[in-house]
Amino acid sequence: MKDPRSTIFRVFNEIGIIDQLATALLARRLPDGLHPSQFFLLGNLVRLGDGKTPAALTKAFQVPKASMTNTLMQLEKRELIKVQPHAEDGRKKQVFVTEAGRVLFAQTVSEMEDPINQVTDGVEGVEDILPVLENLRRKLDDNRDV
Amino acid sequence: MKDPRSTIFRVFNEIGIIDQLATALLARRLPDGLHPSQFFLLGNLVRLGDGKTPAALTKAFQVPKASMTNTLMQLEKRELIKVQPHAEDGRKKQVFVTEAGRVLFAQTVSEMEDPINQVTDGVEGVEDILPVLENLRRKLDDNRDV
DNA sequence: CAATATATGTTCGATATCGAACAAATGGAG
DNA sequence: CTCCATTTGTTCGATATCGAACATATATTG
Repeated sequence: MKDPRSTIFRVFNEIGIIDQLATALLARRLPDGLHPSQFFLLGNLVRLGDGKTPAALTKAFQVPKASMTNTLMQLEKRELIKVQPHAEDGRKKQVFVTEAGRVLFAQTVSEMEDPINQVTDGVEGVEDILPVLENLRRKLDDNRDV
Repeated sequence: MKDPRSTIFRVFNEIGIIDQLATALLARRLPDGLHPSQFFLLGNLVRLGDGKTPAALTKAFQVPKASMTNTLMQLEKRELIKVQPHAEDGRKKQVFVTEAGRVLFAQTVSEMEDPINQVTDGVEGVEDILPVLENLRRKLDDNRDV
């Protein structure tokens, strides 16, 4: 037990590994060809509401505009979302989830619950770390330009 | 403001965002052209010891063999590591960190400490979440095939 | 020892991601 | 209104990542 790195470095390291393993666990259960980034985006629109512009989504996910363009195109190709011109601002577009998109998302989440719970069952203190993670995320979020 | 998702889903969500923001924070300070995955690999070799085989590294990082081949080639092109045939097993190779690699890693870590601490300063409970994260990581690690 | 199975690493083709340049529309200053 | 900056989204070229096929070396089996 002699890890000379500071606590925050080690926390970031663990978080990186967990993210990779959890994403891999998720990816194995996604419908054929659906990439995790596409699933995350769909989930954001379903859970937090659609009608957002691509620019707003790039800010929410902190990805380059070009990446968002591609992810949106893939989801639209599958007819899980619909991208329309904005009614008032000719530069903007608006993203809406189709009925098929909502069904697919709900179904996938439901199929994922058991495996996730199985793998994470018995880990103590998961509830306690959530608020700390939220604070950490907010702090990083507020300092994106540092 | 209710989030109907289970705690573990929300934890994974926060972890995903934190990982993305922290990696972006890191990437901005890396030497020109050095990719985060290359830096992480270099750090693993420096901190935990070199001489490992590419196969062992694919297991440690849980990435496909093809990805590891590419990352190793990029690091070797910069002469930060040296990849040699294994002395006893003709199928294997061994990865060693060069002096330049050690210097670059130490230097980069040192330059990164201040910005990281600045951004994460004032977040309470970071020490407390580390053991929970370690447990969660271990649990996921032990169930990669689920 | 020969035949087969396994382990290791590379190559290949496809896709995701990214930064930079670009086009189109809006907003603001004069 | 005109000119210019800003915002928004796409296109383009380069790179990372990945699964699958492959070549090579070792291990195992009969």
